[in-house]
Amino acid sequence: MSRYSSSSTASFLRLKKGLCLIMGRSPCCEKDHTNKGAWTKEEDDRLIAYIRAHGEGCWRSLPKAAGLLRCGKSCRLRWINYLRPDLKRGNFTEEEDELIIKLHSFLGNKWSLIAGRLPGRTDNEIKNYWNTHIRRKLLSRGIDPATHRPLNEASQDVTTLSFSEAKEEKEKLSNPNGFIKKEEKKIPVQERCPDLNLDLKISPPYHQTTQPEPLKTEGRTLCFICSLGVKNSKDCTCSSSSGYDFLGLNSGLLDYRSLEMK
DNA sequence: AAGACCTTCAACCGCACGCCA
DNA sequence: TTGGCGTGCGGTTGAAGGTCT
Repeated sequence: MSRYSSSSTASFLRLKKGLCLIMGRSPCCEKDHTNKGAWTKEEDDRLIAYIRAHGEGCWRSLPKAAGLLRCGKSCRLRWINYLRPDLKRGNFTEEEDELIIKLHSFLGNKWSLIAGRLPGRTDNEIKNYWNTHIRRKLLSRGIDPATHRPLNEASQDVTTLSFSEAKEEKEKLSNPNGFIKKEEKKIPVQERCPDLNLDLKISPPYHQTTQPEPLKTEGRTLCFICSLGVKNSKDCTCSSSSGYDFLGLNSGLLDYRSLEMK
């Protein structure tokens, strides 16, 4: 993980964590006495039965109460991502694909917010789907999945520094027919100058030039930006200036799950 | 047929954050 | 105001199954 902006912050957090442990903060679970890995049918059944009887919540005490040798977090994740009855199983539709792309272009990797807009889908599911399908789909369209800008445009006015991509670049450059070996096998690769990649991107904020269709709610027109809860955005195309409706809380556009779960 | 390689996705890990005493 | 606790979130891992050579 690379959330720290500096090593001093990291050491501070390590110190804080150490102090927490010294001062008696209990770990999230007793790792010695918990199962890990794939869930069995019996464990699933126990979890479902317990939640049906007692409802969600208090995940920390749930495993013991339900007779499960699992950590509370693990139970929560299993329920939310797999066992909940309102989950939509099966492939993503083309409409869902496009919605995810639009939402990601405004929200970035806020998977839970994106999931809140897709009934029956979980943040984990969307995150996985993004990494396995949509990223590739955007690349095949010549769009950078991180910035949602055309790849060639991004290479012109974005200073990109990345070690991971440098390896890919090396493969591309060593491939004489212009095709990448694995994921984008049949996708022609544009020749780019081998730059120094350090995964650090410096670029002006991107503003989508073509606005998505406005959302209509109870006689009022909400633009896509406002429906996402972005306040006073210059990209706002709402007919009313009081269109601020964070995640559709006022308009009722928000998927009920996000109210129930969060 | 078999091993290497690739893809998918469930599950884990660690940090952030809000609540409450 | 402070610190513990519970929960949520996003990044990462690894097992399993599929595909390629």
